[in-house]
Amino acid sequence: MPLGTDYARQDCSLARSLEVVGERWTLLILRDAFFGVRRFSDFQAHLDISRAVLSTRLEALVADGLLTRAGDGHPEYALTEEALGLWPALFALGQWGERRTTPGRPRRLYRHVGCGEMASDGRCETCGGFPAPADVEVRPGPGADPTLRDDPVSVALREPHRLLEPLLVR
Amino acid sequence: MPLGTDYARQDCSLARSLEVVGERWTLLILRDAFFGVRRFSDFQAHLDISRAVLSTRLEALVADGLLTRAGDGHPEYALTEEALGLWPALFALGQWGERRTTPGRPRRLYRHVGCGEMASDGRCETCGGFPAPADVEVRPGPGADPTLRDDPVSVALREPHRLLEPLLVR
DNA sequence: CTCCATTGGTCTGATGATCGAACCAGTGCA
DNA sequence: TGCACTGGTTCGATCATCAGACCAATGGAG
Repeated sequence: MPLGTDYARQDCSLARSLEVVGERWTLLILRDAFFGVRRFSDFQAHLDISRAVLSTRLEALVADGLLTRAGDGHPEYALTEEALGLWPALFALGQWGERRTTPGRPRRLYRHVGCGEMASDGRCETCGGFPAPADVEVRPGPGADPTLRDDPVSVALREPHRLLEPLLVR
Repeated sequence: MPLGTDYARQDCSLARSLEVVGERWTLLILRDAFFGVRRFSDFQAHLDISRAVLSTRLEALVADGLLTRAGDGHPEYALTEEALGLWPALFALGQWGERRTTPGRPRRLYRHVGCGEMASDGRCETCGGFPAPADVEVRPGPGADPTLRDDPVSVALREPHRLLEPLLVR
């Protein structure tokens, strides 16, 4: 167990979650994975994270069963079924941040593909259900700031696209 | 801005959230606050956190508008309206941890007061709505391990009680 | 009013985590 | 055969966290 993440002796499922995803950068890595990022250099370019830490985090996520590492040469990291279950939590935390920082001007908008827009509680406004991540499309919203980053990964992420679909950079 | 929490240049609401609640211990402090913990020594007893870090975190949470600090002598920390909006995210993350570690044997069970049990997506199974934290009652579930901790705060938290209601320790 | 335990902290030195930068081996295209 | 790129690892410096000592203010008992 990584040293900074030990919440032993807490009889609490939240502590159990945080031992896996509570370290600095981990949730942002997973968010990027939902958005389609799969390669080491793409994570690195988009997150401005030190390579050493990224390497450690990816290794831990694979060991914890949240990511798979495929390909001998230049590996691709993809979310496991178990990691997909994190989507509601990730979405809720993101929506809280939207409401807090730029209320009324979301940075990103989410759509239930072939159905309707998603409300900030994660429900599709048309069908009322909770779309699985694979059925969700992201696109920039009115609060997006395209001047903030211009690395190729950020540019690619600004194209409307489905979650989980591997990102085509450049 | 605290040094370890700077995710500047991320045009992402999740990063904005994590700058506020992403540091070690912060989410556990907020969870305890939802459970009714209000006093410095109670947080400390329940979390086994160093006083210095607890002090820093509480101060930051007050500065960020998630907690209020009331009382001159022995202060009480209470969640603000803004912090209440974190409940869905906190709940979702906790439920993910439940499913991951002890599927089928949840550590805690949640009830919509006067209505019905809550499902793991946060909906009340009877009325179908999302109860606000003030209308939720917590109690230990079949996966709870009462031998893990026996400090007075943990004992008090094992009594069924509503969220947000100030905890009576001893 | 005087003790004195409790509360809510602060301070300190040791240890652990993160950082940017340098380095390096394997891949893959020209 | 070269050479750029990818996916790392290693390094020293800096920052965060830890346990434990310390301390001032509160508040109840006598």
